[in-house]
Amino acid sequence: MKKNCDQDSQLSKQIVKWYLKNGRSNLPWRKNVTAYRVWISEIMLQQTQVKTVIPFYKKFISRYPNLKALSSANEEEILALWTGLGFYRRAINIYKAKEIILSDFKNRFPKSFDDIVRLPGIGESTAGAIMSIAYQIPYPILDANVKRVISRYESVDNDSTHKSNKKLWGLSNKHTPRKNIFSYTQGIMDLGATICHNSKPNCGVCPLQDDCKSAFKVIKSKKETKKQNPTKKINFVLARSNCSFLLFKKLEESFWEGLWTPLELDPNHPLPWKDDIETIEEINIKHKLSHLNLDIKINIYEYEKVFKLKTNEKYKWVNKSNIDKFGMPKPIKSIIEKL
DNA sequence: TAAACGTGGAA
DNA sequence: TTTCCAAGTTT
Repeated sequence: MKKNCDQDSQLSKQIVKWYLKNGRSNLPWRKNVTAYRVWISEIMLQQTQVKTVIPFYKKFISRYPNLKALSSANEEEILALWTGLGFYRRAINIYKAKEIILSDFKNRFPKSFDDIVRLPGIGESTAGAIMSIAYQIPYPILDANVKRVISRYESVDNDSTHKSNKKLWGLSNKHTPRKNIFSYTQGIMDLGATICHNSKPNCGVCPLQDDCKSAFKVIKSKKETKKQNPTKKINFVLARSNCSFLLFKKLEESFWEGLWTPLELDPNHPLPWKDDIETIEEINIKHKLSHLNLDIKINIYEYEKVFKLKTNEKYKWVNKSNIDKFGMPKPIKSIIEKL
């Protein structure tokens, strides 16, 4: 994916110039740039807005400032830092990748695109971003910002089809400059995020306005089929004793896999532990995932003392003061914090 | 290859 | 309120 034209494109030059003056240079991952820090930020930023990522990034880097610090982490610790950020497979893939970096690369972040793109959780675009930003070796990227900026600039479809993505990869490659790759890569994303918005782009202040083929006319994406997500009813039972809560690690599920939640149990099914119930409280919440609408009911049972279970499932009594040490879905953590 | 994968910001 | 969708990758 290296460019082969003789000169950097006009678009790239305009973006570099704009970035140096108007870029968001105070983002935490743009300081002390290392491959490790770029990697963590790029993973967190996948399908996630900058504003959401910042506190998670700071917390993660503060706990694991470099590869050496991360190398001794276990999966649970990484998941715990991911709680609330979503797409938890990303955290598991960070764990897997650091194990590979330790075993295959002597705990040094790999330098070549081919090695980087083979790491779990890193695809074409993230690998390109790491090469361009951390090592300043030109590679194209294709995130939502680049797609939007380039599709408008060139007036081509941006409808998430295979055909359109392929076309956009080609154009991204064409516009990726040989000079100033750091500023270009950051700049095109900043431009997409701060000026070339999805709705109501601020074309009047855009550095590309003279050449942009879609200036002042927003290309609508054509997604006709907007089928609704199915709703799934979930019944949880949550045993509690003072400040300890009985949680189970979810396995082989279509959502929240690897996270700690109360036990999922059919409404008419008896409790799999002693049912000399002290008190009951029922909590109902609705929660949207990317592909499901969850209708959650949690029945809470209060016990004098914690007890052991006869079960093959992985469970723990987690004290409220320790919930930060476990990977948990946002709504479950919120409920326990309020109890 | 289309669907799976979380959460919250913004209009 | 609802709907869209964001620094994508994996299977």
